[in-house]
Amino acid sequence: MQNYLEGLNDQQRIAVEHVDGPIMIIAGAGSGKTKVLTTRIAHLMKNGVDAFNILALTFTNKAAAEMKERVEKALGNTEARNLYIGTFHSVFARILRGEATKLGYPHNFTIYDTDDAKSVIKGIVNEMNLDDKHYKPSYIYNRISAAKNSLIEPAMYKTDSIIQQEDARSNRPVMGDIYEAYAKRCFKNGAMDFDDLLLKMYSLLTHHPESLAKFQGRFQYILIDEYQDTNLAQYAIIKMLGARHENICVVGDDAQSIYSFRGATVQNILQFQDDYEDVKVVKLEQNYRSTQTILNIANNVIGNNKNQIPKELWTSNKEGEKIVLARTMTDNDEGRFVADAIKEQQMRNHYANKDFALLYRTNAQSRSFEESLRRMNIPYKLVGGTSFYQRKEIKDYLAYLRVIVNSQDEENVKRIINYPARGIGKTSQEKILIRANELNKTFWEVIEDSELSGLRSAQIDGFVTMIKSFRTMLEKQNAYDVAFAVGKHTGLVQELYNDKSVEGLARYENVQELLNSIKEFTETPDEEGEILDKSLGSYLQQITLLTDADQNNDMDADVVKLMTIHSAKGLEYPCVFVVGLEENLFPSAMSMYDRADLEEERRLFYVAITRAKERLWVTYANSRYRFGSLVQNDPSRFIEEIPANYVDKTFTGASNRPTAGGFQGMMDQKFDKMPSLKKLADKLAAGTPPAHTPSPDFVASDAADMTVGMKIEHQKFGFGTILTLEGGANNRIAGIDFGAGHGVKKIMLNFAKLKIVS
DNA sequence: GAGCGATTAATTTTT
DNA sequence: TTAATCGCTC
Repeated sequence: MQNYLEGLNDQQRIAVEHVDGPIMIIAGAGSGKTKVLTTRIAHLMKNGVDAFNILALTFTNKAAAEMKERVEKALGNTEARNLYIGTFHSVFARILRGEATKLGYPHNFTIYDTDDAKSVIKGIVNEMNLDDKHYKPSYIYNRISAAKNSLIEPAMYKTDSIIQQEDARSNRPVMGDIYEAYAKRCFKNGAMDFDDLLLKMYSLLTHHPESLAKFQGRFQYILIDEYQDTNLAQYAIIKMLGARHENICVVGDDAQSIYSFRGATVQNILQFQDDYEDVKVVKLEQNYRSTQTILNIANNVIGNNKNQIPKELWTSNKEGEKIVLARTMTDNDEGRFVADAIKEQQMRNHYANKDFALLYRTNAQSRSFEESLRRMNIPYKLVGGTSFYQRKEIKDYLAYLRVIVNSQDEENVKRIINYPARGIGKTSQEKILIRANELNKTFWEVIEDSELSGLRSAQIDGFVTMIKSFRTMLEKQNAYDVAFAVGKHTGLVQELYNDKSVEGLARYENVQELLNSIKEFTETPDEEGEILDKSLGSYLQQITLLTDADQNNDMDADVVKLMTIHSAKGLEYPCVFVVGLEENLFPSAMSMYDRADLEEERRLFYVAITRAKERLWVTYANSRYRFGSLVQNDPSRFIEEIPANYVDKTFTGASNRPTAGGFQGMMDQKFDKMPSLKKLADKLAAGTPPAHTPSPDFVASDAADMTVGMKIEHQKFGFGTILTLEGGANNRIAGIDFGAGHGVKKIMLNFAKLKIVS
């Protein structure tokens, strides 16, 4: 009867069977978290809770779909379909679609992705006659995003003294005005950005008590996965939604918190016990995924972080193979090494392509691996990166659809009004804009009415008529037919078809694929009892919220996967390559000078390691191409945190062999040692002294031996004298005078590599 | 108003 | 390296 409970360990079972009241599950990597969540939902339903009353928030839509499927299997019926389950963003988008008019938005509101948002910001910066070199759209976007994720609206932003000080210090005094204008513009456009989906959800619940009551009543049981990666807005919303029943179940692992750049704060999970009375706490500490070797390495690495909830992750799995640590000369060699290793493993241990994953810190690193895999005829798939929906041709096409659904959206109207070219150029558009601002009307309203615009133009009238005719079609025909007609009548498809270049062909195929996806969307049959919203508006809202992991529905295809570590969250593979373990890259150059940032990088490394079930490779290159020229990097500090007894070392490339090494090797070496004149000139111009070349016999000395007054050598800063020493055993910080070039620097002794000279 | 070539700026991570 | 922007010409 209750056989779905079988196969759970004691802790998992406790987590599943605790039905009422708040519960926090601290789930270590690979500890069967998904299993607990799905079994818990099944258990709730088995005990009389209606699926309609359960809200589950996951990290990807794919995870949500999987969860539904597993609950269905556990229960043997189709009730799970009625679960409210998805990512924060997609669930709230769905709710807001129903409630939008209460907030003054059209129910068909457009969702802006990051690019759309930045382009709106750029327009505002230009209108305000500000320098967009200083007021960079990406900077402004991040700042606004951070504000929204902390539930700070423009009015509050402009009066908060700390924020104002920050903006004054960075010399961006009108930042608040830009935020205000941006929020206004989005509203006028009938558009929400990603962060608005949270912010507006919050204001719906705060300002509309009847909505609050409705959803509090509806969501009697709330489950949240990856709770360590929630931000303040998400926290506040959950707190409100759950206040009536307090049946909140959060699952997370502070050691895997890797989204602080998005406003996520581990505080949410650390404080959960203070937020509610009688919180049940369960720790899942048995790892079912990895070998002992891999787990030991992971534990050792994460042990270097100071801030964490104490836990002991253990496994009864076998010891497994040593991991391979490989150094190569260049990033291209790294690519070759990985491809070779994959081929070798396939021959020797009969692994399939899909058993391998390649994890890197930044998307830009994929190139060398793609090349080498292609050369070896190993099929692979990139997960994430520039996504399908960010491509120009797709955005253009979607812009038409968005305008048909919501013509308030000035951003998208401007995108298509002259694409394909129909003789409505920059000057006409500017005239329309000025007119719109004068009359306080939207861009569309002005072009719709030639009396208003004062611009009698056959081209503009033609454009308006065309869009209107599509809108009429929408009333009688399905989303696919309308989309198809758009491609035909605008000449979009024809234009791409005529382009016979390789890229042109790819673009044409992409558009075909888009049409296919719309067709699939319209044709998915309604399941019993479930009325799906098949409108074009609903389609458009969905696709903007697809996560990277969602976009490959053929994740199970037999191919090697390439992705960032962030995208790999929650996934597991028998064989994992973690590549590019170099200072400035991993840890990223942006994160090295702040303890909290550095610890997040380490957690990221921890996440990467714990994706591996059986075999793990960690690789790094001596030098790699960046912006077209070869740059040298030191091995990552994280490499030293891997205990040597679990490691097989491999070196490839000529530089290891003492003398011979072939012509190429010598060239590489020379190239490494001699920075080009241009680079040297750039450095001098930037006021940075040229990098110090470490002595040939450079060996890092034990930090414990260092005392004030000692002469030391640093790999980058050169020779210096220790002036001060502070901090305890694990956190000793030395003040070191490096002389004219670098001056006095604070160096953390447990990270820096210093050689004692005298 | 459109199209071409030349300059230059950019790389964390994502909903 | 590549993508985006600028400025010039037709």
